[in-house]
This record gives sequence, C-alpha cells and structure tokens, in this order.
Amino acid sequence: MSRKGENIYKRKDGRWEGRYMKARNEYGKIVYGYIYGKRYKYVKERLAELKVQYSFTHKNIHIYEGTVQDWLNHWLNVLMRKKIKLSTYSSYRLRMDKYIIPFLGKKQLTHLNSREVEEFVNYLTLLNLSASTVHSIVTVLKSAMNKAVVENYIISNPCNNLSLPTTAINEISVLTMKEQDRLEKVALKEENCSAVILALYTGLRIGEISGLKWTDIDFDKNIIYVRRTLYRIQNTTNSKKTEVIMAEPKTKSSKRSIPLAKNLKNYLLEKQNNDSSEYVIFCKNSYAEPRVISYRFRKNIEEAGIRNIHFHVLRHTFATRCVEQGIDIATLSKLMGHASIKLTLDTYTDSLWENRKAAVSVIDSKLGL
DNA sequence: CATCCAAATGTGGGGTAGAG
DNA sequence: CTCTACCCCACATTTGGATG
Repeated sequence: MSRKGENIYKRKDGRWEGRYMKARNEYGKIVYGYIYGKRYKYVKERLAELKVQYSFTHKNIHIYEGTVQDWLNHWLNVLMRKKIKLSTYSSYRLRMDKYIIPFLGKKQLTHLNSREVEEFVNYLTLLNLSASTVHSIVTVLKSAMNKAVVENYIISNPCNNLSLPTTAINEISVLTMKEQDRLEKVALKEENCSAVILALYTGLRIGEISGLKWTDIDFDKNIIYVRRTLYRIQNTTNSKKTEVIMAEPKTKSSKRSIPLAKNLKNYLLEKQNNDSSEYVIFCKNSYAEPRVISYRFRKNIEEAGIRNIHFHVLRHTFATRCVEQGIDIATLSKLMGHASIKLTLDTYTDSLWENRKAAVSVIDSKLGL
C-alpha cells in the first residue's frame, strides 16, 4: 500500500514537482500525473485537488451498518480466505481475536476514527509487545480497513499516518568457520541423519527439512527436490487446537531442486540404511515437526558451546559460505529458492563486500611499503 | 521429550525519492 | 517523462516459553 510522503520534491531547475496516481494501464501498472510550480505551496494545494479528483470522482459511498468485528470477520473469512495460505489466515485470525476485536470490535465500522485507532496502538504498546508485533497487528486492521475503503463503506482509512513504535534493524548472524566445525562434530556423532548437517550443506529451511522424505532425494541423478514444507498452526475450525500442516513451499520459486554433492550424498546414503521411516529426519517413525528439530538443535548448540542462535542461522551460514567460495548471486538465489536476485543481493552484499576487502588487502600486502 | 500457543522474524512485491 | 535503489507493507514462516 501507499507509503506516507507527499510525493513532492524540488527539482534541480528550482521548480517543485508533484505527482499523483492518475490511472492504471492495461497491465495494472500505475500511470502518474505530474504538476509543476515555482512555489511549493501552489504545488501542494493543486496536487491535493488533483488527488481528490482522480480518486473519488466516480465513487458512491455505500451503507454498512455492522460493527468493526462484523467487518473483520467478513473480510477474513469471506474475502481473504481463498487468497491467502492457511498459515497466514491463522496468524491473522489470532491477531484479530486476541487484540483487535476485544478493543475495537463493538464499534460501528463507519464510526471508527483515527483517534480510536491511536488509542488502540497505545493500548498495544502498554501490553509490552515488541514493536514488530504491534506492527503486524495494526497491519491486519489496516488491510481490512483498506478493503472497506475500496468497497466504499468508508471514505478514508483511519489507520493511515499512524505513528507506530520503530522496529530495530536486525542484522543477519552467521556462524564462523570455527563454530561451524564444532557444531558439525557434534552433529555427525548422531546415529540418525542430522538436520543440522542438512541445513549447513543445502540451505534448506527448517520447515522444508521437516517435510523432506527419502523419496525426495534422487541418488541416481544426485538431486534433492524441495516439494513441501511443514509447520504447526492454530486450527482454523476449532480455535483451541493446533495442527501440523503440510503445504507447498513458501512460494512457487521455493519449490526447487538442489544438487547433491559427493560427501553429503555418502552421509545420507549411510543414514538411509539404518532409517526405517519415510522421513529423512524423523521422530517416532513419522516426521519430526519443526519444534522438535529446533529442540534437538538447541542441545547441539549447547554441546558445541556456541552462543545462542536460531536454526535459521544455518541457512544464512550456507549462503555466506557459498558467497565466500565465489558463487555468483544468480546461482545462489536459485539455490535458496528466492524469487529474484533482489532479496539475495539485499541480504548478502555485505559478505560480498568483506570478500572484496579481503581480496584487496591480499593484493595490497604485495605493495611492501 | 512432545505438543500447544503466542510472539518474532524472514520474504516478495510494489511505491517513493532522487536523479537523468 | 523514465529509470532504479531503497524502503515499507502484506504475507509466510520460524522461534521458544508454557504445559502435559
């Protein structure tokens, strides 16, 4: 959705330029309109008029008499249900039921104003939730209200221009070579196939490892097929229970094949022999759900004497080792199952930079001044 | 040690700002 | 009017304390 910002800026030639969304072309891309002026104030006023002109000229406000709760339920169960994955549905349901509906549910949809939403945000902040959790809750409300705007039940979204607590930027953390060696030693001692080894040498996500079957590994062609992911979510019909869901991987591009190298292949073949389960990582002869893998991982970490890290760090470690070995970004992107190299670049350019610095300093040392 | 439950974090797509 | 790095939001998973 739209970011805040006026979309007015000063040009090098001294004029002010304002932009507004005029229409959409046949592919759904935005067509912008432009307005110029010598003075900022003029552009701002004129732009506001144009924005109104192009967004509301053909709209009629419809009547909706229900409460916020009614609308949220309709929005999620009827309008969103088919469009989003079960895991997303489940997380939205939770945020609505636990936070939004108890605080705002009884109000008339059409009466909800930004002051009340601000009070809601204050209330959330007092609950000691993290900034990102507050964001995720407000996001759900905002999406639902946006739909109400599109349906012409309300004129504007009361969630626009809220000031929310700022989220800290999280750096990705990666194992050092030494830590990786220590962790591998511990993991290799295990009798059955270790999820840690798999993650370090394939970059698979925890849910993907959880759902991996021996039949997904083609030992003749040396390929691992990532076909499903497994996670536990709140049951959507009976809200008191949770259940394990098996689904297609995160996105279409996550469904992928990963080449199986020699050492990992030997390791897997050895482990396959004494494994009676259809799952590579198993628990009581069936899959081991992500929580179980995470639990075992924690024990490995403690034994190896490594600082407290998440399982996902193994995936980052795999990627970083690839970059260090000089694998190009496009290839890495495919391996990781990213849809585009954009994310891969955004995430790993830092380690590329370290690489370049190291290369330069090697050359530099020959200078001998 | 497995399961439940709520919170935290990662990922993809699209908009804005800034420059040409 | 066009190009694109960077940033934000919506969506999708992972994490870990509580509980049995």
